[in-house]
Amino acid sequence: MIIRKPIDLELTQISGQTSQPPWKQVEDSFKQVVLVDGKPAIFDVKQSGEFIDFNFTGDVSKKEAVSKLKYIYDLDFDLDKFYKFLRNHAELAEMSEFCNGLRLFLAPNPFECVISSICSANNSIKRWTKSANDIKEKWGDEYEGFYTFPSANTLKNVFLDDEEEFKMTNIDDTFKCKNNLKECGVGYRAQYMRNASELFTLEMDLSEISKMSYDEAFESILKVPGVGPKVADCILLYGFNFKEAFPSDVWIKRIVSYLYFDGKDISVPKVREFGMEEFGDNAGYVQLYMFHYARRSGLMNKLKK
DNA sequence: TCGCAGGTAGAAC
DNA sequence: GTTCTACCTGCG
Repeated sequence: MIIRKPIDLELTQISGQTSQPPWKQVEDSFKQVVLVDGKPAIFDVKQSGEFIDFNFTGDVSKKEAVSKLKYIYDLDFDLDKFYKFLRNHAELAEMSEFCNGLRLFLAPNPFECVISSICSANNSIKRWTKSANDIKEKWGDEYEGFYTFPSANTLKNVFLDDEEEFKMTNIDDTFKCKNNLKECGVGYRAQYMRNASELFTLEMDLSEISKMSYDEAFESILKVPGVGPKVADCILLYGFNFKEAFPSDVWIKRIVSYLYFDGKDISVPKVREFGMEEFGDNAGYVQLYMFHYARRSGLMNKLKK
């Protein structure tokens, strides 16, 4: 069925948002298993003109599936209105032309977003997405070749590395120890991931985060191991749909200082404050567009020092 | 080969 | 509060 909301599906998929790795590309479709009311459905989306052609299989209601799809691709966000907003800001005016149809790619499962975002820190998009997929294949549930993301309860109990696995099992050689986090290429983030998972099973209830104000949610999520200000904002934006978040990293800092401060070097925390003040409820989208505008327009190469 | 990749934690000013 | 540094690991 066609969902009549404009989107550039491929751009949205490959944009490296830390909600989850891109869905599996099969011919001209992107596919993934999605839990709808706790029941698995295989979602299949492809570009049809400027819209999405959506199909799914599974024992779930059409209404619920469509609602889930709309959430994941943020289809009810009014892009035209946002583009007017961009055009009304001289510094941002040409961004919509470079990123037309780019939307948020929201995590249907916030916990997956937390772990993916922790994994993305000081890492490349390519590597963190591979790690996230490895984690799903090792400990998630399989449906028709697709994998769900494991629960916090599962991840808190997995082995950190081959040494630990060797000690705790009766496997006779560390080379054969593959069932551990470092095997997924997450490096030193393994400890953060496991500690974070434990936190969610003991002290922190992720479902509470969405009920909080942005400021409260930010302070709470900062307590998670491996989560600093940038990752916190990614989690709030991509995992909980707090559109006022402005995840600020080295690139956003370079772009903002180029566009707004005549190239003068300003600190990342100041950039975050500036973005939130300046863009309000559009901050998250502006951040997303800034990054991809810089990528696609060549600005990124220019700013590379 | 060596530094970077959409930063964070911990310690020192 | 702000600044400095070590850090897994695959890729160019």
